[in-house]
Amino acid sequence: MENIKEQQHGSGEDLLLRVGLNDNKAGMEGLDKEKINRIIMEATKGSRFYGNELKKEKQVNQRIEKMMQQKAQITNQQLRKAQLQVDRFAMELEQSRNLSNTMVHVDMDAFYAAVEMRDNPELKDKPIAVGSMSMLSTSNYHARRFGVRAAMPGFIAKRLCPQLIIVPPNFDKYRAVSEEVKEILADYDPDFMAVSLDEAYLNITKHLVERQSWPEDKRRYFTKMGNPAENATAGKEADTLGERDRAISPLLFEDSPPDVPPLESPFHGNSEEQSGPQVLHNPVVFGTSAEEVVKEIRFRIEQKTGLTASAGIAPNTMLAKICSDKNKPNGQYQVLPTRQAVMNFIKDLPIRKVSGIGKVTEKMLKALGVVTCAELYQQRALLSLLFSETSWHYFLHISLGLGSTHLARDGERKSMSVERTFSEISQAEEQYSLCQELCRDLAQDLQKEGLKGRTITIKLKNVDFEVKTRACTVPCPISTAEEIFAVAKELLRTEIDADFPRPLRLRLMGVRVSGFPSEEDRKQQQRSIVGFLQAGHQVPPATGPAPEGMGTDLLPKPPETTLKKKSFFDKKRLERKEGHQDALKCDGTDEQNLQTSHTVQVLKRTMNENLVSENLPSLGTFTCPVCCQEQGGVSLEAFNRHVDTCLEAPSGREASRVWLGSGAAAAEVSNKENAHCFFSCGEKQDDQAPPKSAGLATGGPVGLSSEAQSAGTSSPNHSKEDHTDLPEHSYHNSAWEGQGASLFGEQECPQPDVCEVTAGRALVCPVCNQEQKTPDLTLFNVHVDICLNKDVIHELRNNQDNLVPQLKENSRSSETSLSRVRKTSAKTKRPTLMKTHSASKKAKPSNTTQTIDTFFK
DNA sequence: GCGGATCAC
DNA sequence: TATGGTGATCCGC
Repeated sequence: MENIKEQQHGSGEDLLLRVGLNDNKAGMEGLDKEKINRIIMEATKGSRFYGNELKKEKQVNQRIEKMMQQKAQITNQQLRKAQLQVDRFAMELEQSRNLSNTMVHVDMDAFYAAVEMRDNPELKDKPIAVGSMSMLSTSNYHARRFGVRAAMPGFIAKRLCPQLIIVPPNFDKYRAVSEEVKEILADYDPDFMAVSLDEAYLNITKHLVERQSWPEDKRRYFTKMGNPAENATAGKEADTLGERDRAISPLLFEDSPPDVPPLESPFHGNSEEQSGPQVLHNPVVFGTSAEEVVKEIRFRIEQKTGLTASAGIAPNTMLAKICSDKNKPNGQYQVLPTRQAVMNFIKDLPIRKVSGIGKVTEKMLKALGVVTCAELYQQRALLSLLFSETSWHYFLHISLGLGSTHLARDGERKSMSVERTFSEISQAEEQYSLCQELCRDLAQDLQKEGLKGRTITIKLKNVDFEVKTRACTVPCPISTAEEIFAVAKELLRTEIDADFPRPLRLRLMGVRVSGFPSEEDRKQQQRSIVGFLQAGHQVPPATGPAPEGMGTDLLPKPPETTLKKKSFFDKKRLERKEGHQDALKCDGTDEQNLQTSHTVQVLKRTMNENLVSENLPSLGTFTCPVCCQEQGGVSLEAFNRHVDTCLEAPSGREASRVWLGSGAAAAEVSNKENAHCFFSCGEKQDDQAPPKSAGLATGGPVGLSSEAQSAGTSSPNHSKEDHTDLPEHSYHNSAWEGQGASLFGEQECPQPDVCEVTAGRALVCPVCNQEQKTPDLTLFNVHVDICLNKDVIHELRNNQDNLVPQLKENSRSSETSLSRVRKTSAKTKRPTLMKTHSASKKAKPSNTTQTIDTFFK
């Protein structure tokens, strides 16, 4: 998407300074900067959003203050020493400078808005934006003159420009157009890298070489005249901007014309559109230089889609990206591949233009007197003392005009998440219900890509825009809605409990899954399973596929161990209370942990031994631990495939429900021990260890081209839809473990109630005795949870001394954990910077002592 | 591993 | 009335 860096409004002074970079020429339509800023401030001031912006700004200022204090303590000697070290590194970077690649950054102009204008002629010549009243993704250039920008709420935009037309986004359409563009790009670099729907990097080095020997025919294109109304809409709009004179042609651009525009042989050459009775006119031949290639690309894009693109050409991606912004819209710019050209280009460039330098970094550097890249270079020694190594290495790269010269293949995905903003929700029931909905959506997405992850993170934003995240890592990868919700619910509960009796006043909730097993992890897993089986272990019959009926088999008592020991989340809460996060992990108590480490070692040894035996004849008879059928005369691979299939099948999933640490689902499979060994994560081997479904990762790695979409809509959709797909066990899982267990004592889980619940009749809350209308067990459990909490608080208030001791402790631990959590705030010891670009090579020891102060001369 | 921040789009 | 959603990374614990 187009660079919106300067368009984002910050707060306070920033907000005023940052908005509206419009150079309004006298007499032109639009607003001047002052007016824009005044309107924005009027709409913003006093809002909760603004309050939070101010708060964040204060934090940044504190960070800067600390940095300045540090700076004041730096001695000249330290600085000299740093200078030598930094210059040594700079010298190495300089020596590795690579100018031999031609990188291109292509960026569609006002993409979403341009598509909408193309498809609806009525929108032409009008200020429009794509998005909603809450948030805009893009605006056209007409609207920008009023200060209407991406990432601006629609209602503010409307105040700036009452005529503004806000078009709801249409991502399917944008995706389709994007695909058309990508088809073109692939002709020049089959390995091009799409950054988003409207932005891509290409390495055209190879294409340029091949192109040198291409005949003209291969470089000849025709102007399509078929549907002139829709043609070049965006280009025309660009023309009206008056940024430069493009009167000659909306298609062929600024500077140099194509090499030779011969008019002969109109029947050879290329045409973007194969179908349709279009008349082809104006043959154009593009040259063989990089500039010509990029013109050709942009020409073809416009011919094919009716939309204009801007582009940058440079010896690396960092520069190419900056270049594409230079002559936007509908223009291009090249930095020639010489060191001198690069340094000239960089010299006066504001660092903020560089991808990776955001608002905060800009402000911090500005405090050190660094605004341009040349200044960044001048202060290199100081920066190396004030920032982390990653950061100053990054800075040094920038100030030398260095960047990536190859396009990294998309790596494996590291996380997947859903989040939603809504109007305030403060009722716990609603919050749980929403959480469940998010988990369902997320599970769907995960399963589409065959992913399972171990870490679940919830994100909460309250009505004051304060954001909190809470995470938990479980022993084995999970992916179903039930599994994820079971964890997320507990994380949410901890937060709700912590603030009790005040409600959490939420405006956003999100759920994320990360910690996907790597390729290596999966292989490891596979090996350990094979090894285990080859070691001759047998799996005794399990309960078999889950019955359909409502038999008591489906309602196992919580395993005794669950009640005897603290639940997983109780432990988590305890951790917070005691303030030592590291002591206890997701599995087990201290003693167990000690045992575990021993067990793991034993297990590892066993696995290694088994690995050796992998060469043994591998045909044999195995019993599938999921379906309990004997598989005779099969290879291990075939057997594993069978197990995979069983696990994927609904009944298999049922039988191997994940262990979430609470132990609540553990009783589901009667052959706990063996099942666990089979699916072992290599962490525990005792008989409390649960069965889990993640032992065999069947989903392959997914190379995704993450096409981030700027969502233009906020959907305040927190409807409580059906909640009918949760397993009966969630009853135990949520209501009775934890407080429930202590309420009713260890042995007496209220079985009668459970039976009543699961018999499909009325759900009667065992705490308040009220019949609950919800058909959903999890929601019912949530209700019981809340009732239990009310009970606790009520009793605390009225009858403190008569409380069951354990109960009192529970409620206290919640309180203390909260205050602890709350107190964790900004803890920046030393100004740091995060960067989103691949780290530089580490400095190797070097003997070079030469100085490089002449870089900018 | 967790939580807060920063950044890009 | 009203200030987004997704993914990644870094840093200090």
